[in-house]
Amino acid sequence: MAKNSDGGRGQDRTPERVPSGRQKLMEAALELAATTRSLASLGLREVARHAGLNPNTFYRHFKDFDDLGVAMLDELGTELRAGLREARMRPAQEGFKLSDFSNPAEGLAQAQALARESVGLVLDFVMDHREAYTVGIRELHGTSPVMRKAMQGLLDGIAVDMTEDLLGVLMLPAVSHEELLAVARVIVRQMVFFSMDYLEQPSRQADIKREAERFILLLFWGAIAARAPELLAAAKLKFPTI
Amino acid sequence: MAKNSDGGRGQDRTPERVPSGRQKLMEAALELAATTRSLASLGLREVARHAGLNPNTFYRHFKDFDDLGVAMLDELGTELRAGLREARMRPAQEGFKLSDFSNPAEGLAQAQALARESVGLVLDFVMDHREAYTVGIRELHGTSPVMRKAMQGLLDGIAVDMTEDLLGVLMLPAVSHEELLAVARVIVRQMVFFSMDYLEQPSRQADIKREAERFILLLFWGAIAARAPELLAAAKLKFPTI
DNA sequence: TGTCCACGTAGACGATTGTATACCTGATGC
DNA sequence: GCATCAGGTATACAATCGTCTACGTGGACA
Repeated sequence: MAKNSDGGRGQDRTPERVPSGRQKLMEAALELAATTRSLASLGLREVARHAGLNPNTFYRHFKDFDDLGVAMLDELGTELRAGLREARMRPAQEGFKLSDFSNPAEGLAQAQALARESVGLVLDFVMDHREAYTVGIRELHGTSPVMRKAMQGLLDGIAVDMTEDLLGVLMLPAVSHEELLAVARVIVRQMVFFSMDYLEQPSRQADIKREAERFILLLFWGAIAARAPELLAAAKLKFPTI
Repeated sequence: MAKNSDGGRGQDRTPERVPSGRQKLMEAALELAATTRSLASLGLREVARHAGLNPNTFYRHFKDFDDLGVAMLDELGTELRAGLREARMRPAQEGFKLSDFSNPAEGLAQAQALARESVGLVLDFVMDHREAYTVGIRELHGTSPVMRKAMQGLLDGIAVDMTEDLLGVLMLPAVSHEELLAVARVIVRQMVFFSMDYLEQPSRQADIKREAERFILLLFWGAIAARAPELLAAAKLKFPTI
């Protein structure tokens, strides 16, 4: 009775091939929200119409637009998070080794390559899921407290993943776990803006990519400089220019 | 004919004391948008009702909600920008001097004090204009291209101001104007998130303030480390812990 | 004194909205 | 073989919406 929003039963049961109503509604909502307006301000009838369904069908699957939004975010959010983790693991298996900063020049060069790889990864994902990204960020600062919390949770989760992965690959000297997490959260949030620019200014994509890399390196440089500045003197020449 | 949105004539002409319709509408829209929904999804009648005016009065002053939004942003945006500039000038007159980094320890300490002052400034402003800030950030990633551009322009303008002011106060070694501008833009954008946290988590305000200061210092550390790492070795002890 | 004009009001229009009630259908379980 | 039920439909209703046309002010200005 109070238990609503039937948690995606349709997906569990069907072989997940047929678009089956619920999916149609989510896709319609995504398309409409990306091109027209915010999720919360979408019309129930509008979405149903765009999905080719009867308005009342909406109630069969969702009780709210918050409900629908959370469902969409669960789906795409876990996809993003898993994609990022997997892709972050890939270079570690291929060519990367644990980079010990006892050889600063080499370690920092690897850090740069890793930053470049990660930035490209995120921006590619954003390009591939333009609609979902647009809507998601809209909700990040949007009206619905439910969606805001959910989006913030997703971003924080990504930051936690990134921290763990980085701890496995990089061995930063004297940078604590908490410090690294704080840096990761800052990076994730900044990537929100870089991604926006990337989508909105296709002609500047190469520049934006470089700016994002540079920002990340700057943060790590700063973190290291605060703890072990002597390591940086040797690697000065390696820092990318402007 | 095509020239619409009469640019605030009502304000110019009246002694600016009487709330005079146009102002009432803007205030009503601000309150409703802050508590209810996005600007673009507001009802024309709803706003007029909340302002105690006839629905059609809206047309006398604005043609759009974009129109109203831009008017509000002009008003509050210039207030914010001027307030920040003025407040950034204040410490320079009182106690601060041009900090030459030829004496690194002292210069970095001053940079830290300046970062603390600036962060406090922004967060105070956000607290004082909670509604406007909330609505503005909503529009930053919102549906209306007009409002998005306007908000992005405001943030970039603040970044430009900050760059100029910093160039006048700090003398960073070997950090070019463009680099400093890029850093300023990143800081401004990150402050959007810090401000959100600050408003949404009153119990963590002190922590958030410190995190923001630390982030800014980290960036400057990084920028300096990339150019003149030898300067940092001497100042290592001054960096704030965690 | 007469005439604009900016500002605000009044009433009405068709369109669209969210939601309630009722009916249909195919699969599932006993 | 029959009941149950999730998924989808049809119809209807009051409420709200944006916008149109028309009218009423008070002050500015000639």
